[in-house]
Amino acid sequence: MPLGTDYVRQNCAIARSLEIVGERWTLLIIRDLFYGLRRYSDLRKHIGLPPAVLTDRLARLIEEDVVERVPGRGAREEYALTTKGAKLWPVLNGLSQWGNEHYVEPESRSRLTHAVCGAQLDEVGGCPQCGVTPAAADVEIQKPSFGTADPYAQALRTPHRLLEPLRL
Amino acid sequence: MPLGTDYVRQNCAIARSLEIVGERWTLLIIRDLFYGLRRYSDLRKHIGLPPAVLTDRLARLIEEDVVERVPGRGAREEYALTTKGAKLWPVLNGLSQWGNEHYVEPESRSRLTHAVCGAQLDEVGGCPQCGVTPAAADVEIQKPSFGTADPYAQALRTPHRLLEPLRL
DNA sequence: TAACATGGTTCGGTAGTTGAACCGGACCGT
DNA sequence: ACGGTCCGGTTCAACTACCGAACCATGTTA
Repeated sequence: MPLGTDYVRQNCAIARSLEIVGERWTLLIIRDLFYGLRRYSDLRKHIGLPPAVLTDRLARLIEEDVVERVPGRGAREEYALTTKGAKLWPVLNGLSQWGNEHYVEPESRSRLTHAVCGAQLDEVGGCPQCGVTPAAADVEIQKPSFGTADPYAQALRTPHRLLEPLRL
Repeated sequence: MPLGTDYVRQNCAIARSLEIVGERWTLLIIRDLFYGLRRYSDLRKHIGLPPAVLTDRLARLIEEDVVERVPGRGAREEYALTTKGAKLWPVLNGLSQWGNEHYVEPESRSRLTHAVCGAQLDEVGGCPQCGVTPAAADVEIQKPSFGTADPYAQALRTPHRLLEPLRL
């Protein structure tokens, strides 16, 4: 648990959040859970982190009620975001927008649409047509990817609702 | 530089962003720059991190054009967010909202208002009155704090425009 | 001119991360 | 029923980053 609980951090909401999700790898795990990955091995292969770290991070997130274990296919357990965890969507969207704008060529940027009306979301995740900011569960993502053999990237080439389990 | 540039991270905007701002302390530094802190010693005292780490993080952020050195009072250099850095505001706001909702008592939560019209911003940083999402420079913050001697916390008790230098 | 603040650098000890190896149980094909 | 493979981890040594304290040159203030 590298992020110590100093007195300084006590009264700042940002610092409190970072104590939970600010460790290395944690936000990438949460990103993948938004994308619909749910199994330990899928997270491990997609993110490419040491298994001990994945185990540690998942335990911490479960302890903080950001992630929960849910029954999956064939009596196998899976990991999913809780409602509390799903509320981190604006953070992930913000990082995605910023990274897209400054580090990703336009044709490779992911596109987000409002699953209810089909309109494309603006840069802060709002639906210009409905005038609301949809929750993650009502957002559909489509991530272009060229010439990769990565099955996870391939699965996200077709539009996919966030949080919905991603079957490969 | 702990966050390695793996092939996996190449095509994901979130991973790219986290390579820049995902290291320990970095987002707290950026938070303080939004609040108006600008001097090395202020950052150091407020955040409470080892000076070598602060030096390292600032160098990295300058290299990535997130932060720049600007002339301050008395021929002394200060650190400030660039326009690219200021675009990280939705990320910070997202972390702040999530932390407030889950870890901070309502009376201690920071309040954000649209500096142009004075209306209180909604949870995604939009102005319900103007119908726009103001940039950080048009947001005014007011952070309650009770019974602390911390001069930085005290300075933020009165409304203060983000990015504006904070004089103690 | 002495004292102090600033903006760092240096250094040894410690804590977190990494990558590889390993392992029991579940599942699968035959 | 059997062997092989995948799954979900655990263990361990080597490495790297971080921490906290000490130090220091350069202003700045009294």
